[in-house]
Amino acid sequence: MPKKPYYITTAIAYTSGKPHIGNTYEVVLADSIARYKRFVGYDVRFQTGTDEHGQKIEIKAFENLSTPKEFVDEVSTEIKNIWDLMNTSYDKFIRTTDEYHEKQVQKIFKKLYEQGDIYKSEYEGMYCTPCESFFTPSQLVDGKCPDCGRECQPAKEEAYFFKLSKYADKLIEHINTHPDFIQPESRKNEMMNNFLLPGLQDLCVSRSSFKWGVPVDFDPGHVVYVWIDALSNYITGLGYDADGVSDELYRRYWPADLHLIGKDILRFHTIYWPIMLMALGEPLPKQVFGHPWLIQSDGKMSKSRGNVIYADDMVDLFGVDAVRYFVLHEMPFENDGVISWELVIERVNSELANTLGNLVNRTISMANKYFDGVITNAHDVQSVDDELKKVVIDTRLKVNTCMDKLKVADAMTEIFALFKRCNKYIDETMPWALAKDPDQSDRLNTVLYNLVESIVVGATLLEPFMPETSAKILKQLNAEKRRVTELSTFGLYPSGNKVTAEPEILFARIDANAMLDEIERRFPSKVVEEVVEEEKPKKKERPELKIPTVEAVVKGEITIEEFGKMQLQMGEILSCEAVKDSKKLLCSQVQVNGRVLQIVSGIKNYYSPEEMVGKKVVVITNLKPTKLAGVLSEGMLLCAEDFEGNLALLTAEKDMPAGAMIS
RNA sequence: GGCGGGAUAGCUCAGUUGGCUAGAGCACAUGGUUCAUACCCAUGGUGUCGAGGGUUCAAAUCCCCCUCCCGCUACCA
Repeated sequence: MPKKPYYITTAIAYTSGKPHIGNTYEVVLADSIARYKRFVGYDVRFQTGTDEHGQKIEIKAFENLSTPKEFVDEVSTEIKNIWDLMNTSYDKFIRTTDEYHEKQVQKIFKKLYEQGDIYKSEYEGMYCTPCESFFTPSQLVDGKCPDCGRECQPAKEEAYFFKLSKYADKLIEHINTHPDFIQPESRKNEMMNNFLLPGLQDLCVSRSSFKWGVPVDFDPGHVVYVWIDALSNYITGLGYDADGVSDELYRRYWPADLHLIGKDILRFHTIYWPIMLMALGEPLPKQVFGHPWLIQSDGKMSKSRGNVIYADDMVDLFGVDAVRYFVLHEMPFENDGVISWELVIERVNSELANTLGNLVNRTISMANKYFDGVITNAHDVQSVDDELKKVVIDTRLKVNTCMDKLKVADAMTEIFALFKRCNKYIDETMPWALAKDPDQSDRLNTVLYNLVESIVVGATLLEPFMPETSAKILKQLNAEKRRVTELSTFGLYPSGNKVTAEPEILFARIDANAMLDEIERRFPSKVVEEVVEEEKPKKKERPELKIPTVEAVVKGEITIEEFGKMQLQMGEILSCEAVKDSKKLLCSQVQVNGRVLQIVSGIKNYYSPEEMVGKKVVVITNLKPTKLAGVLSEGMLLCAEDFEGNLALLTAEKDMPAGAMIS
C-alpha cells in the first residue's frame, strides 16, 4: 500500500539575527511531529527555511557594513546550523532569496494582478498627511480621512493592493466548516471577531520605500510585500508554478497537512495566506497551529540585558536531547511555557538522569551482574508482570492519541510514565532478592527480560522526540528499533541477546550550584543596575520570528514654509498620570512659556507617570486640540520609534528652558 | 473601548454532559529498599475550588454580579 503524504512546515525564520531558544523550539516541535508521522507510516515532507527580505534587513545589513545579500547569507547559514545542531530532520530548507522562489513570487504577483485581485492604487486625495496613513477608496468617509476627518492629499507613493474582501465570505465559510483549521481553537475567535466579521480591509502588498525585496517585474521601483513573498514559500518550495506547470512534488504534497507557526503570526496564515491561495485557485492547508511561546519568567534573563538563552549554548551545557526534551515537554498546548536555567537543570536531573538514565543503567548492571549480560526469556510469569505489560502495550495508543491532537508534551509524559512503571516493576519484583536464591533463576531471567523488552518499546516511542537517546538506549540493549506494527506485541526482544558490558551514562546528574556558577561565568548577567525598576511598565519579550515590521513611509517633499507652520518647542512636564480606561495613554501637564498644555500620549508602556515628571521634551504646540479616550489633548510629545515599536521621547542635547523654540 | 479566555494544594496545572471522602506532577515530610547516576518504591497533608448571590436533592462544574489576570483588537496628534 502506498504511503500517504504528510506535508508539515514551520514558519520561515526571519534573518534579522540569531534565533534564540524560543524560536528554535518551533523547529524542534515540527521535527518531533515529522519524525512521529514517518514512524507511523506517512510519506513525510518537512520544510523549513529563512525569510530574508524587508526593510529591517536592509537596515541591519547597512549597520553591519555589508550588503543585504551578504548579511542574509551569513544569518541564514547560522540558522541552518542551529537547526542541524538540534538534529532536526527537515527535507527542505528554503530561502526566500532562492532564485526559483523569487521568480515564482513575481509570477504569483503578476497573476493576481492580471486577474484583478491585486490593483494599483492611484492615491489621489487618499493620503492623510497628519495621520501618515494611506487609505483605499472604500475606507474613506465622505472622501475624507476616516480617522481625523480631514482632507486627504494626493501622495507621491503608489502601491498595489490586494482585494481581500472579495474572498472574505468564502474564508468565513471555510473556517466554519473546518473546525480544525485554526488551532488552538481560541485563536479562531480572535481571527473571526477582529478581522473577518468586522470586514476585511484591502491589504497593501507592495513597497517602494526600500529596495530589498522581490521586485515587481512589471513595475520597477516596487517590491513585493514581505508577507506575500514569505507565505509563498510553502508552495514554491514544492515547485509550484503559477503558470500551471508545477512539479510532481507539488501535486503530491499540497495542500499542506500542517503549518506550524508562532501564535503571533496566525493572522497572516489564517487570513492572508488562505485568501492568496483561493485567488490562485489552489486548495487551502488543512491545519494551522499557532503554538505558544517559551518565555523567561522572572525577567532575570532578557534580551535587553544581553543574556538571552540560545539553543547552541544550551546544547553545549546539556546536550541536544536534553534541550529537545525540555522545550518539547515544558511547552503546554495553549499557554506559554517558562524557561530558566534552574528549570532545565531540575528537569534534566529528575526526569532524564533519575527516571530514564538510571533505569537503563540499573537494568543493564543487573543483567551483567547476574547473567553476564545475557537476556533470556525463561517464561516464568507471575501476575505482577501483567500490569507492566499492559502499560507498555497501551502507551503506543496513548501517544498516538496525544500526537493526533498535537499534544506533544503530553505524549512525552506518557512515554515517561512507561519508564516510571519499569522502575516500579523493579521494586515489585526485587531482582536482587531473586538473585540470592538459585531456584529463582528462571524468574530472575524473566524479570530482566520483561524490563529490557519494556525499555526497547519505550526507546522506540521516544525516537521522534529524543532520537539520539533512543538510539543510544537501543544500542546498549543490543536491540533494533521496533516498527510501529510490532508495538502491540510484548516479547519480541530476541531471547539470548546480550546487552552491553559497559553501560554508558545517558544523562549525568547535574550539580545545580556548580552548573549555575558555570553559567554565570559564561553568561554573566548584567544585573542589578535596575533595582528601582519595580513599577516600571515592562515590555514582554517576544520571539523575533517573523514579527511584521512597519516600513517607514517616504513622504513627499515639503518647503521650508511648510515646515515653518509647525510650532516646535521645548516643554517641561510638570505632572503626569495614566489615563483611566486606557492601556497605553499618559496625560501630561506640559509647561511651555507661560502656558501649560495638557497632552495625551500613547507611551504608557515605555514611561511611568513618575519618571515623566521633570523631563524636558520636544512638543508640537500648535496642533489642533483633540480628544483621546475622552481626554483633551492640546499638542504632541515627539518620539522616536524603532522596529519593535519601542518609543523614546526626544529631548535637547543641552539643557534648554521650557518654551525654547525649535527650528 | 470591543471580542475572547482565565482565577483549583507552596509551584505548574487536570477536572469530560452538575453526582460518591476535589485529583496529577514537582517540591516538602516520613517509611522501605540497595540492582542503580545519594537512585528507586510506598505513604502523607492543608485546598473558604478568586469574592458575593441564585437555580438544584446535589455546583469547582449552570445563571447573575463584583474583583483581579491574560490574549487579540482599536486608540496612542
